[in-house]
Amino acid sequence: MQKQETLTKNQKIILDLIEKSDQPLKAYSILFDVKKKGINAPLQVYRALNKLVKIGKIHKIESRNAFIACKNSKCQIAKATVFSICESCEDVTEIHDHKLSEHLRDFKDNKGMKYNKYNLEFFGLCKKCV
Amino acid sequence: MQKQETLTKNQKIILDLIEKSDQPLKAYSILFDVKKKGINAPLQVYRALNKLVKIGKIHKIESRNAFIACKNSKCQIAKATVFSICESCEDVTEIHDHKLSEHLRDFKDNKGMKYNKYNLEFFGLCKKCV
DNA sequence: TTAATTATGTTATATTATTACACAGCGTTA
DNA sequence: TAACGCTGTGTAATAATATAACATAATTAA
Repeated sequence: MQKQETLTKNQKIILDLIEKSDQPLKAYSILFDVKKKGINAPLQVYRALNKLVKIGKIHKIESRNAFIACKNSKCQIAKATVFSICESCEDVTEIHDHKLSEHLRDFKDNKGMKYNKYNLEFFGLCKKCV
Repeated sequence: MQKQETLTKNQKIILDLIEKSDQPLKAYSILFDVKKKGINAPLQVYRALNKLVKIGKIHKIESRNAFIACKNSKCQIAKATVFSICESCEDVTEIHDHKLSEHLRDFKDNKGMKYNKYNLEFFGLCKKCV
């Protein structure tokens, strides 16, 4: 049984904001939005973001430097993320594909490296933008 | 037959430097190193990097904001990259695994999105660091 | 040989992220 | 209960990453 994390005030404020958006948010846009709630400095935002990433509540879209909520309630997948990104409208969707996950989880390279995490980003054009 | 790109002076200088390193280099460390060759400004470095990424001579390691040379002479894989990253020593290796590439190339999500590119980063501990 | 495209050099600035310091709250444990 | 470790807070300063805007030159295509 995984310990249920209790979030602090700052962490809750920032998680709420990210969960309300279905698209990734950037750190400084988050900062702008939470100033009215008393969060004034970048570091306060980054600290909360780092924690939320760590516990799997949000994911970082590395190629965009932005953060999106994890829709998977179980959050075991914090360490195994797959996203699709539209290069035109920048729409980002988290992908859960059992077969793909299995394939990635089971992947072994020829160097004997032990993987505990991966991040996969697919790029293309979404239906609307084709 | 793919057109063989002719690189400009700046592009060559920067590609040379990156190819001499077997590990990813960061933009400002590149800038520092090429100052003696007359490249003085970040933008000159970023412009060359962007071009080299575009033509597949180098890849960006998104989670590290760093650039590594593509070892694959054919460079068709600029748009389909897989890396392993050691979270302890930060060693980065490009992975070419036929089965994995096939799987990723053929991946279809359930939203009808057309992918033309992907980037996969595996994280863990390399043999030395385990 | 004009026009379009791509690259250059430079200055300034925007964006993303961390260091450093002082201190507060909480649970453990001795 | 006092000392300790751990995690979080608030603030200021600054580091690291990346792009905008402008003028100009070189290269390629029509």
